[in-house]
Amino acid sequence: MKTNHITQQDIADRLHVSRITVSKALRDHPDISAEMKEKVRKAVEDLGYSPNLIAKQLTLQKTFTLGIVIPDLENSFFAYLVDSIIDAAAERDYHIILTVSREKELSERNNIMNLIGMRVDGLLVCVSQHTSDRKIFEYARKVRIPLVFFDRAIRGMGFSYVAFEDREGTIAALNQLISRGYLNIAHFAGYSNTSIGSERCHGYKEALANNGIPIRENWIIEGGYEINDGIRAFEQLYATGKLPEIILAVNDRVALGAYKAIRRTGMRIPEDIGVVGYGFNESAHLFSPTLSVINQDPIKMGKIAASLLIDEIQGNTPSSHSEILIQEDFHWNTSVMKR
Amino acid sequence: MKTNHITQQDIADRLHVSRITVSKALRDHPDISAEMKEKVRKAVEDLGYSPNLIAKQLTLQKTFTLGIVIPDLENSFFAYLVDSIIDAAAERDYHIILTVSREKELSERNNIMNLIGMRVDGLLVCVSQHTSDRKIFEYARKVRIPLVFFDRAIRGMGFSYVAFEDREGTIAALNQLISRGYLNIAHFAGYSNTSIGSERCHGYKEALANNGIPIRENWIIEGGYEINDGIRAFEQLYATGKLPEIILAVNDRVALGAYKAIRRTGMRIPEDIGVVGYGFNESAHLFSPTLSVINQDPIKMGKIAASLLIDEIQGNTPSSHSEILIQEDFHWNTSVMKR
DNA sequence: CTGAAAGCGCTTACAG
DNA sequence: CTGAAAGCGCTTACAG
Repeated sequence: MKTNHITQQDIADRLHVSRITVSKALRDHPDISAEMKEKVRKAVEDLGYSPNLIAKQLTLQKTFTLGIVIPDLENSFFAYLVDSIIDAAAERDYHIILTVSREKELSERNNIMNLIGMRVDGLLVCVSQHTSDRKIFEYARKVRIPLVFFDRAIRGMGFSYVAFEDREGTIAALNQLISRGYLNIAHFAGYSNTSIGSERCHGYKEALANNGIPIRENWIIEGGYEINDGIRAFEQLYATGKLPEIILAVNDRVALGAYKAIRRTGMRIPEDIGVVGYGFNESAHLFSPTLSVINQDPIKMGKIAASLLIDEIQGNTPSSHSEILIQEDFHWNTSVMKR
Repeated sequence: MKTNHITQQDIADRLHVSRITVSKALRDHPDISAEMKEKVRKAVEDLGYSPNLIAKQLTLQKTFTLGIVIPDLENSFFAYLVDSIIDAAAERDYHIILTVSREKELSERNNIMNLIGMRVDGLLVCVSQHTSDRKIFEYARKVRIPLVFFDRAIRGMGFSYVAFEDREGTIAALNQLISRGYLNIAHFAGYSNTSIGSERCHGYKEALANNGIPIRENWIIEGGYEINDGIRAFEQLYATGKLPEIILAVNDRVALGAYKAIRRTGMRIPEDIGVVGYGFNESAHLFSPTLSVINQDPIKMGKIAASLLIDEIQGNTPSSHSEILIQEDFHWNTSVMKR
C-alpha cells in the first residue's frame, strides 16, 4: 500500500493556479496577494498537505540535519549527551540522524559514509576506542563537511573539538583530597592510547608528584571501561595486600565494578575505602553511597558541541578549528568520608 | 564554504560517457560491460564519490529511514530500546531519525509532522504521558504511513502495538511472592490514565484478590514516574504508621526514590522492607541491593517493534494491525529476602 | 500580481 | 552495449 501524500501541484490544481504560485504563497512571498495566500492556507488544511522535505533539501542543497556518531547509547553519559544535542539542534531548527558505532571502527566508517550520503549539514562525532585509521576523516575533510569531535577526538586534523579539562580537573580534585590528608590513592585507569585514559592518568600522576607523593606502579591498574574491568582491577589490587584509602576510577562503570568487588570482600564504602569516579550528578546519585565524582556534564557538552557545529555550518565562526575545554569541578559525595 | 561533493555527472565527464551509464554501472546493471564497470569503480575511488541519498530517495520515493518518537532518552530503558531499534533497522538497511518529545504533546505532534515531512518510510512511536488529542495519528492514518506503537499506545486506531504483558507479569510475580508468605504488599502506582499505570495497578489488585487478600486503599499510592514520586510515596506510606513487607514500585525510578526514602528512615533493604520494581537486568544491577524486577527487556521490544514496522513497510504482513505482547518473568534479586 | 523555465542528483522504462 | 527522455517535489531568478 502506497502512502498518500499531497503535493503543491495538488493544491494548485484545486485552486486553478500554477504550482509556483502555491510555492510562493506557502513561503509568504510578497509577490502573492493576501487572498491567494489565505486560499492556499485553507487548501493546505483541507487536503492535509505536508511539504516534502526531501525535495526541499535537494533543491536547497541543505538538509538542516546533523549526523551524530557515538560509540554507545547504553552508556547514560551518551544518552544525556544526545538528548541535549537534540534539544540544542531543535532550537536552531536542525534535526538529528543518530548512529551508533558500538566501538567498532568499521561501523563508524560506514555510519559516517552514510551520513555524508544523506548530505547532513554537519557531523558530530565521538570516535570509537579503537579507531586508528584516519582515512574516513580525511574524506570528510576533502568533501569539506563541517565536523566537530566531542569527548573523544582524532587530533591534529584541524577539526574542532569539545572535551573536558580532564587533567586539570583530576589534579584539582586530587589536590583537594590530598590536602584533607588522603595520601594513599590508587587509580583504575583506562587505556593509555585513548585521550581520556591518558589525560586522567597523567592528571593522577601529576597531582601525586606535585604533592611529593611517590607513585606506586602497582596502584595504577590499567584495563578498560566496563563494570567487569572495575571488578577485575579491585581483585588485582586486593591481591597486593596493601590497600589505598581511595580508589580513583576512570569512569562510573569502573567505579560500579569497584563497588561490587569491594562489597564482596565485606569491606564498607566509605568507612573502609573510598571511591571517586568521573561522571555527572544524575548518574552519581544512582550509586549508594552516592559516588563522589569529578563532574562531567554531558548536557553542557552537548549544547556546546551542537552550537559550535551549527556556527561552523552557518559560517558564523572565525576559525573552524576551535578547541573548547569544559571545566570540571569535584563533587564530594558520600562515597568518600568527609575529613 | 560550500561542501564539495562529486556527482555521477562528474564521473561521466571524466570517463566521457553519459551519466546514465554511470548510474547503471554503479548498480551493477547487466547492460553495462565489465570493463566499464571497472572504470567507473576506479573513478568513484579516485574522485571520492558518495552517492547523494537525498536525490535517490526523491526518485525512489523511499527513504529507507525510520522515524522514532520517544518521550525521553535520559530514561535508560528508552536508551536501550533506541539502541536495539538502530541495530535491528541497520540489519535491514534502514536508518533512524530520532526525536524526543520530553513528554510534551506539542513536541510529539511537531516531531511526527517533521518526520512525515522527511518522508520516513515508517514511524515508531511511544506516546507521551499526556497525549489526549488523536488528530496527529488520524493524520498519519490518512497519509497511510506505516506506524507502530511501542510501550505506550493510543488504542483503537488500528495501528500495530508492541507492549509487555504487564498485567499477567504482575500477577505471576505477586503470586510467587504471596506463595512464599508475603501477604503485605503496597503499590506505588503511576497514573491510572496511562496504560502502563492502569495495567500494573490492575495486575496488583487482581493478584491480591485472587489470593483472598483484602486491598488497603491507602497502600495504593498513585503519583508519577520519577524518583521524587517514589520518595513522596514512601513518605506518605510511612506516615500511615503501618508498613507493608514489600513495595511494588511502578518503575525503576520510583523504586530508586523508595530506596532513598527508606534509607533516610534508617530502615534496611531487604531486612526491614523489600522493594520490587519493573525493569531490566542491566538497570536492576545498578541498584544495591540489586532490585528485584518484573523483567522488561527493552532490547527485545526494540527488535520486535522495528521488524514489525519494516514488515509492514515492505508489505510482508497479513494484517497491519497486530498486537504483540511480550512475556515478563520475575527476577528475584537481593532487594527482597529469600523465603 | 502570476507563471514558464531551469535545476537539484538520481533512476527507470524505452529506443537504438 | 550505450544513451535520450521523463520524472520525483521542490525553489529561484527572470519575464510578462
